[in-house]
Amino acid sequence: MENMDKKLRFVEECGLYFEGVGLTRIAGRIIGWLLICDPPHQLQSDLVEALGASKSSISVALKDLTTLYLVERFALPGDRRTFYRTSKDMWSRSFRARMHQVTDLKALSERGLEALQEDTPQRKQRLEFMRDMNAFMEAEFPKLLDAWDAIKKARGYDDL
Amino acid sequence: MENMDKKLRFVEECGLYFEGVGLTRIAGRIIGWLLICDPPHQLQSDLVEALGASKSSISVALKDLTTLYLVERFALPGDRRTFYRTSKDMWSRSFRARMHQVTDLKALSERGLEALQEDTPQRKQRLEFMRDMNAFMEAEFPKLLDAWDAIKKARGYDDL
DNA sequence: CGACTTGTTCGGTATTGACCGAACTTAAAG
DNA sequence: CTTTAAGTTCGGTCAATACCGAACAAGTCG
Repeated sequence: MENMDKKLRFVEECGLYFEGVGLTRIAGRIIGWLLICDPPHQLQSDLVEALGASKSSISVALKDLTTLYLVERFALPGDRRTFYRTSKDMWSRSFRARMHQVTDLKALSERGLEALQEDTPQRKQRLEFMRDMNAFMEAEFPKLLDAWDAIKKARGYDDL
Repeated sequence: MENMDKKLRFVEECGLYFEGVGLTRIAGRIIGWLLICDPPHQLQSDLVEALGASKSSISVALKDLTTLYLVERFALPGDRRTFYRTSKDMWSRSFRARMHQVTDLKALSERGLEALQEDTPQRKQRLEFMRDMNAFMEAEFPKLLDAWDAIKKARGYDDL
């Protein structure tokens, strides 16, 4: 295969990236590989071979990734084996997960304000600002996702 | 102080939250405390006492937090000691840091596409979609921050 | 000069968790 | 019923790192 070194480097970079945002390195490598492999659906044994990781690690990582809906199981007619591929909406999933952090932050600010009930308005300012900013983002960000969905359709990315 | 238990619980939740997004638990607790303390600026020794952590841990965590511009050093006239408080723009900093993840993903997709130069258009689709979606978010998200800045001014949050 | 205050750095410990290999399940094929 | 293939679970190991205490540095009072 051409550019195999570049492909493997890409896979490693995915490993590092996703490790940095809370997944394991192996899970990130799997995502990287599933983004560039041919065909786009792969067996566990394919991944074991391509990534040089153990069967057990691949198994666990795939379980995590499917639970997060980043990767989905896939079957071929007449084939009893299970394939895996990146899920169609993995990126909106990722963005929504990030947005959940914002929701958590807003909730956190509200818990903080409860604790400051008896205190001066002055003292509550920091948390009120935190709450309002996160509430704003929580309200506006989904609109961005909707806007992207529209563009996506317009560009014919539907069937990805 | 009223509701001290609730305040401490809030501090712990901040610790867990920020630990979950890449900081240390102590750094998260410091942020939590600095969000609710009175006065809003605190000495290292205040934090040591309030959080029950060691001097060294507080020192290191504060160094990290100031490097990230989430917390800033603060001085009082006639007082040679150094105080710390949450930085005015800590939340936009946080959002910008998150946006940087999007920039990284876009870059990653481009590196992947380089590796697929010799391959079929079909095979490039996954990465092209990844690139385009992240480019879209990278372009649109700053507008949200700008919009919030405007609202912030309108609400008189300027001087926070 | 001492004595104290404030803060940083360093070494060690202890926890966490990612990963692997091997044992164990399940089920299909011969 | 045995054999082979496919996948999960378990126990152990190894690496990373957060945190602490103690030693160290710098500066400020008496």
